[in-house]
Amino acid sequence: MQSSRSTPTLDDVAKSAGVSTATVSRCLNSPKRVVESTRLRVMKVVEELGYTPNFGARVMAAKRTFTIGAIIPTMENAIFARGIQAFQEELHARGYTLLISSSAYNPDVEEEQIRALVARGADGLLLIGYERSAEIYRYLEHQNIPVLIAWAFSEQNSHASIGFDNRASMGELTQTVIDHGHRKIGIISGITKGNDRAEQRLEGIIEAVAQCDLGTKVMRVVETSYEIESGGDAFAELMECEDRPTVVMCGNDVLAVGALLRAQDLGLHVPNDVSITGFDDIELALIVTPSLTTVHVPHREMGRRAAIELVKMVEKLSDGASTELQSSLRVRESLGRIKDH
Amino acid sequence: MQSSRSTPTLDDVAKSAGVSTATVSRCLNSPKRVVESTRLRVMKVVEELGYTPNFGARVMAAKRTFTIGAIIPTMENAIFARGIQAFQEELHARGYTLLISSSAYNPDVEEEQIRALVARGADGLLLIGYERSAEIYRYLEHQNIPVLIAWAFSEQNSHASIGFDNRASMGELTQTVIDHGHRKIGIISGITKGNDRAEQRLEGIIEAVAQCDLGTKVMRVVETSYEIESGGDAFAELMECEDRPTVVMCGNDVLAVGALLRAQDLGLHVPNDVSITGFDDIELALIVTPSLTTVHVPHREMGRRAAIELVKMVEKLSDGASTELQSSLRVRESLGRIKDH
DNA sequence: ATGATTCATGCAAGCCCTTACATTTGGATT
DNA sequence: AATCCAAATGTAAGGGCTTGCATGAATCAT
Repeated sequence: MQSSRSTPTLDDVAKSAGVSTATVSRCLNSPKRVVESTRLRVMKVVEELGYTPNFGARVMAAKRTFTIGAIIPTMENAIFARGIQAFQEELHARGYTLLISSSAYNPDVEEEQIRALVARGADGLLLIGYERSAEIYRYLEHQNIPVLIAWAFSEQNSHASIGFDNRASMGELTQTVIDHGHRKIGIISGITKGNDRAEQRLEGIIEAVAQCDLGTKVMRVVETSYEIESGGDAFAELMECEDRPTVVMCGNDVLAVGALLRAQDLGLHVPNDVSITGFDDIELALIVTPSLTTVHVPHREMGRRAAIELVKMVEKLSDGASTELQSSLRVRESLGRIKDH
Repeated sequence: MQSSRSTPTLDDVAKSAGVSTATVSRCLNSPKRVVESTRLRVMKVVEELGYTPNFGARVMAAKRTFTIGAIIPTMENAIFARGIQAFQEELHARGYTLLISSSAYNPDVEEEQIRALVARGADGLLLIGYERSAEIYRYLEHQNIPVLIAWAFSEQNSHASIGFDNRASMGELTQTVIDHGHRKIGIISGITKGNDRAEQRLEGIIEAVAQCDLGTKVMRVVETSYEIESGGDAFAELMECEDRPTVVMCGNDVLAVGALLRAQDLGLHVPNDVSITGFDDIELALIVTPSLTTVHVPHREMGRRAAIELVKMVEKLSDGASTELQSSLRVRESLGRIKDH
């Protein structure tokens, strides 16, 4: 007898097809282990009954979900969108489903979501940046969940990661800025607390400045959240100083665009009155006028490779290799040259 | 005896604390049903062992996951980001976890992801727009999963939804365009196939034009994917005509920004040579120069309310009410006035 | 034709939790 | 001190699936 209202189970299918539950299960999971004729018969019944496996039961029995989780700090700006899209496409091609959560740059929320995703049976996790509590790393290890860190790469850190060296990239950009004759640098940084990428970018600037002995100095650093509006406010703050910087280097493109727009509001010409630089090379960087000097990051490539590596880890073909990708400078209109000083 | 390597189970905790599994379960799920002293003891063991409930087993036994799934067409541009962020925040406040998937505007992928999310125990689903196969709607009904449609509202449709009337909103914008003296309209629409929002926006323009008898006409419609680049290409195509439109109305802001940029490349001044309008009022609309005339949509409000309603549905306090939100025009620099004709 | 081997299928244990129901406990009431 | 009641806890029955092992049938080599 077939239960009328509730969703059909493996058992229902098995009975209706006149085989054992094991055979039905095998039809679904390893079709080659079943002879064609039975498989066809079973599949027909599956169709008719509209059977869908109960995931909870499946997870419990098989301990595999073919689900990968990713937690990104934000969806509100495009920083991660492209990379994650590529990540998803590659996973899809490999038969995995991606589930995404956004933490709004809040470490507590991120932690909750890590637990949620793990509890829901994620086979592996993609996380952004290294920095999080030792406790949660312990938890992940204990749960035996492969984790790949993206958007960051550092040789100091032993976690498997794919990304670029935020510090070095920003250092390179800074060098270029200095080469353009700038000696007074203002910085708008993302919140560094709990965000190693923001931190390293900031350090990258400071280091590069320290290493060059042309008398270049950092006038001031303002930390603020990654929003256009706050980028603008921070810019205004920097411009209030007596001794104005000739260039404002921003922790990412979103902040830089905020600065750019505010400059216009304030009647300052970029780059004649002040230069502005960003980081990430999101679409926006090319849309604004003047176009933004920034550091280009191979987002899609990173996403794609992350998927490949993480799947390998999940399938125990790798225990986590790290990959460093190369970023590259995009010098555009927003960076000007200082002639005399 | 306690298994040494694998993650601890309820049983391990129970044994170690000297109580039954039922008591441990109650400590975790309904603490008031357990006396304080035992609860403390149990929780201590939970801590020590680093116990986390097995989600699969829990789902199976309890049939509730406190997980909501959402499938959005894209993460690559900001259209959905803000609304989804608000949706997530509100869900979080109510104790639910949001899991997101992106379908890349592909109905087949969307369908797969619906199944994936349902299979993984989503208590309810947020979907964008009405249009999808009858089959998948049947599946959802069969599985008894509450579904709320967002970013769309139509009285014709019986599904619970929250959104605005895409057709009417676009009609209103069109009326304003006509009032500005425009008589020759070019249209860049999103792909209408499988996208009711794109379709209704297009219809909204065409209807409004038909209803006004000032001799206004639609010169040409170009359908293209929602990317800046394709918006630009479509714009170029429209500008090739003998009898050029005086205004190009776009299906969303992304297309409009593409058109705007291309206009600049082509040496056309906006709005003197040609006006451009968008839809959505994403951040970009205010960033570009000239600023974009568009239709503002209360994204955050929509996300928030969607969360409230969907949770009600999941908790059987509602069987799906629909809410219409009001959009509003934002007339900005990109729309000019035609004086003589 | 016979034994050896392979292949398709079935049997049933086990995965880990929740919860209805049964039992025990300890205090309040008489 | 006996009785009763509610609160606290225990017992055990699922829930739906996968998979190691067992079985039986079919194929092959000799």
